[in-house]
Formats: sequence, structure tokens, C-alpha cells
Amino acid sequence: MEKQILHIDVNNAFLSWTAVERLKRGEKIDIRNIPSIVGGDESKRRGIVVAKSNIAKQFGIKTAEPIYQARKKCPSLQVFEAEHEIYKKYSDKLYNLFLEYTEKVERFSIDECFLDMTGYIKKDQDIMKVAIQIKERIKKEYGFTVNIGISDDKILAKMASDFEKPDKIHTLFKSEIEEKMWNLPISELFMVGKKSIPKLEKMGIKTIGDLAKTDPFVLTKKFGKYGALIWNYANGKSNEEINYIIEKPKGIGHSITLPYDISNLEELEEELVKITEKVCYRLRKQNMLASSINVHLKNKDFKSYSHQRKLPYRTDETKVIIENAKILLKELYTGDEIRLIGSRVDGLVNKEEMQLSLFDSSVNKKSVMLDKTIDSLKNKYGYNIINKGIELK
DNA sequence: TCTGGGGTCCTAGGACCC
DNA sequence: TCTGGGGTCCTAGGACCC
Repeated sequence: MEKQILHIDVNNAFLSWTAVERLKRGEKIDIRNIPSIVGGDESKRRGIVVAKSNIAKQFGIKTAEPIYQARKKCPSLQVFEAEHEIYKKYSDKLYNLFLEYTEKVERFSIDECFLDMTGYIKKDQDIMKVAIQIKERIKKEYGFTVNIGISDDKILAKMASDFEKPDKIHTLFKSEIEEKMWNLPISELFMVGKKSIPKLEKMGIKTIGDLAKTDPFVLTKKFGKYGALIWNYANGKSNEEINYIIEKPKGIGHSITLPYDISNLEELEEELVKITEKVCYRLRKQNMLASSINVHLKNKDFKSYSHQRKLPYRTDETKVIIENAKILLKELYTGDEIRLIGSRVDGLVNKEEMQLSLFDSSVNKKSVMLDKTIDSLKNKYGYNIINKGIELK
């Protein structure tokens, strides 16, 4: 049976959601109708464009560009802070709405879902009618717009939702790829990013159609698995399933761009401890144990380097993880001026499964008890209620 | 006050084992 | 009188996505 897939994408998600929330709070101006963006804090050197209104887009403002540059393009630009709790709230609402139509919903990102409608469409309906109904319900019930792509292939559905915006539905069935997709530049193809574009162009591949008609053997030879992947995408043969089962994370990380460059180990260590504590807290919230820890630095010239090491045993203990993170930082640090520091745990496994199969060495351990106490305080009174002595200095 | 932060997956090379 | 070779594990780095 042919698959029936929808890809639903919120138009300018963070900006739309901020707009809706502000209207709800009684603000008069709908920021979707003025040149506006959601952006990071410039005073903390996190000033990039995260989302933009369509008017801002008309000024040539691009996602991820520095805000100062965006302002040059449009001096009257209004900048709003991101409000992640609100975004999570709208994302959850959408997901629950989609579950009314099929149980096979994949959350692809905070503002995008795939719906596998195969076998879920009633006799008096068709997939277009369902898409229209979903789109109109979201607009009416929540006050923002979405784009919907319809296809018999997952990646084609995603490509289709990216066609003309906002508030539109497009089909891109396998039978339509020549007509609707092959004339587009390769940069439009999912998974073709800025590093691959010049390489492909050098081979004379400028459009998705050019890519589709290239010998897949040549692509595989040059790009490995990646070559085969994009060739399949260009030919509408992704054959990917909708992963509607909620997966546990494989790693958890946190990184910060520092408000100013730091060039001494002690200060970096303080930052590392803070962010690693947060990582460990999130790890325990997931009820998982980590196998390895990774520390990542970026210097003022944007050169990145990282080290990782196996933990002595799979653990969620702040003390053990921080000790190992500190070792990595000492190995890594060469005296550079550091712009960004990151910490992440990987190789996560479920805690319960581990405790069934192994002698549980953590019972009554002092550091485990301390983590539990701190976590419950944080859960009750908020993350920042308790800080280690290092932050009180 | 120019360039975020959170992820996943792939590759290449070295260590080590048989 | 070059240098086996297959497999696994580990690390570092990079590409891509939103």
C-alpha cells in the first residue's frame, strides 16, 4: 500500500508563538506584522537571529545572522527574547492535536511533526481534506499558521511543506518530483548544506534534477554513504519510516558562549562545573546513566576542539562526572582565549535496566544522596535555588 | 556588542586482539 | 629482501538539521 504522509511545519515558529503569547497578554501590536525577530542577547555575545517575521525577511534578514547585521538591513527592527517554556507549551498542544488524527506522529523538532496517515483516513475523507482541516483548526484554535506537505514518501513530504509559505498546503508525490522538485537548486534539498553545495556544483550538479540523474556509483565513490543518501532523496526514494515511538536521548549536552573571552584555567573550571552540574541534573531527570563525558572549547578565532573519555563506570553522579570533566579540561586547555565552553555526556543507558543487571554500588553512597537532595530542592523551588559554594564566591 | 545551542550521524585513524 | 588482515573499541572532528 502506498504511504500517506503529512509533514507539518509551523511558520516562523518562535516568532509566531511569541506573537500569539503577547497578544494573549494584552499587547496591541501583532509582531508578525512588523519587521521583527526573535534573537539572542547581544550584551552576552549571543546576538543572532533565531526567527524572523515575513516583513523582516523582505529586508533580506536571514536566520542565524548577527543581529547587528540584521539591524543594518532594517534599522527599525524590533528584537524579542526567546521564551522556551512557551514554545514547549505550543509544541505540546500541536502534538496532542495531531494524535487525534493518527497515533503515528513523529516529533521531528520543536515545531515540526510527521504524521503517518496510512490506514487512518476515513472513507468519506481524503488526505487533502484532512490536511485542510488540521491547518484551519490550528489557525482557529491556537492563532498561528502552519505549512503542510503531503506525499507518499517521508522526505518528499518535508520538501513539500517548504514550498510557498505561509499558511499553505502542497503535495509532492513521487509522480510529481520531475515537475515540482527537479528544477530547484540543490541547496533546497534536505541534508544538502553549505559545505556540500560547492562540491556538487563543481561536479556540474546545480539542480536537484542534476543530482537525481547523476550515476549513484560516482556519488558513493566521492561522498560515501552520504552520496547514496542524497541521491535517494533527489529521486524520491528515501523509504524512511515515521518514527512515532518516543526515543530516549543518546546524549545530553550544554554549552555557553561566555560573555567575554576567558584565558585562565580556574575561571574556565568554574564555568565547566556550572554547566556540567546542569547536564547531570538533566541526565538524572531522564533516569539514565552516562558512559562517557566530553568537554568542548571554542577559542576567540572560532576554532573548536574537544576531548572525551570513558567514565570509570556508567553513572549519573555529579561528583564523578565533574571530576572527569575537569581532567579533560586540563588536557585540552592550551592558554587560548576561550569564547565557548561545552560539556556533554554520551552513551546513555536506562538506569533501571542497569540496576537489574548489575550490583547496585550506588546505594547509600554519599555523593548519590547529595545529588538526590539537591535535585529535589531544584525540582521544588527551581533550578537556581541552590548553588555550589563556587558560585557564592 | 560580529558569528547560539541542542542534537544525530558519519568518517578516519590508532590501539589492541586473535 | 617493505608492510598480514579482519574485527572491535575508542577518540577527534566535521557535516547536517532545527
